[in-house]
Amino acid sequence: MSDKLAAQPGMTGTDIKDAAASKARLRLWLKLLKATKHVEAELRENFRTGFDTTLPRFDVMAALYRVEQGLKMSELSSVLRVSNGNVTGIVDRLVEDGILVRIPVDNDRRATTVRLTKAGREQFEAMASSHEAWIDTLLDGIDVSEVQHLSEQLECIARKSTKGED
Amino acid sequence: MSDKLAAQPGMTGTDIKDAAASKARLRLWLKLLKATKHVEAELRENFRTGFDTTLPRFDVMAALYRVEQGLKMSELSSVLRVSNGNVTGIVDRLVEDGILVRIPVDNDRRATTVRLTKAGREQFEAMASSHEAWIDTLLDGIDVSEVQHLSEQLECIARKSTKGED
DNA sequence: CGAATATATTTCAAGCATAAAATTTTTATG
DNA sequence: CATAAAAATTTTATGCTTGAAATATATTCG
Repeated sequence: MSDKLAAQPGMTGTDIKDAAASKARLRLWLKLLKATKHVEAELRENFRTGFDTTLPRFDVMAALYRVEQGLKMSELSSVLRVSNGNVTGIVDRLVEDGILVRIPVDNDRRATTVRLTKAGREQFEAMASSHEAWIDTLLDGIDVSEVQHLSEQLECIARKSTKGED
Repeated sequence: MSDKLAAQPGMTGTDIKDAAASKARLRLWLKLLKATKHVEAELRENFRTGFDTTLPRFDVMAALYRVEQGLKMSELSSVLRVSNGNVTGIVDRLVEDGILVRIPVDNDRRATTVRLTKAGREQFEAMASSHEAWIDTLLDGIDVSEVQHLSEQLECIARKSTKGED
């Protein structure tokens, strides 16, 4: 195992400390991943059994609920941070189900705006209420007083990159 | 919007406090999700460009690296917490690539053990080293002194359920 | 104007993920 | 022993996800 970060015979005290920190971060990442996957799995199951829908569909609806006039496909994929092609498929299915409508954009025949229908807005409101309650249950082991601090740590993770700067 | 948790005219002081806590937890969840997705996206990109492989493949290899004699398919899906059918597909491809071998289990012709090949172990070691370094970079905004505390909070999230007990 | 370039979106191929049904083999029990 | 029940795995259907190629429309600038 040629691990550059594991403690090695020739390492200085600082190196060894860094290796330990590296292992600690790795364990932390695995726990972060485990916690997130767990919550996602619970949500997916609840959306499926309770509303016969999926998390990605809910995410699209949530993004559009906040912007009554709708969003262009590219804005939607940018807000949700998923690929354009992915959004196309999810939106296709939501349109089929009468939850979304596609509206042509004036002066640009390349673009389309997507908007929730009335039925879509109503369905979202029902789901959002349950969603908030599920999250409340799942995260209720977290001290509310901790939330601010925890949030800051997570914010800073979300900004790091493995390539250059930041 | 019939939100049971939002502050309502008729609510008591306690109800209003709970509604605020609920909103805070929802925001925290969104940040947790954002941070996790961000790290996953960086890792996926790095695995793709650096090793022409994927995170799920790495996860399977990591699970098998720890157990030299290999794991049964059901053990693998249980350790990784993914469905049986999913593991079948990923293992199929890893076997095609010479990274894994399937070994029949004595006295039970239903089961198969899956094990890393020598080439598989070597490839894993190279990738694991990079993986640890990537995580180290991505999480280096986190105080090592915080890690323990943060870990505990995450552990407790990972144990909650939306249905009964706990 | 007209060719090159840029932008918005969709299509495509491959892989990941689940739940449910099907298959094969083992174990239990009448 | 025979048949029912359980267990291990694979198969199937459906949907999410990406990155890359394709399509269509807009914009730029020589």
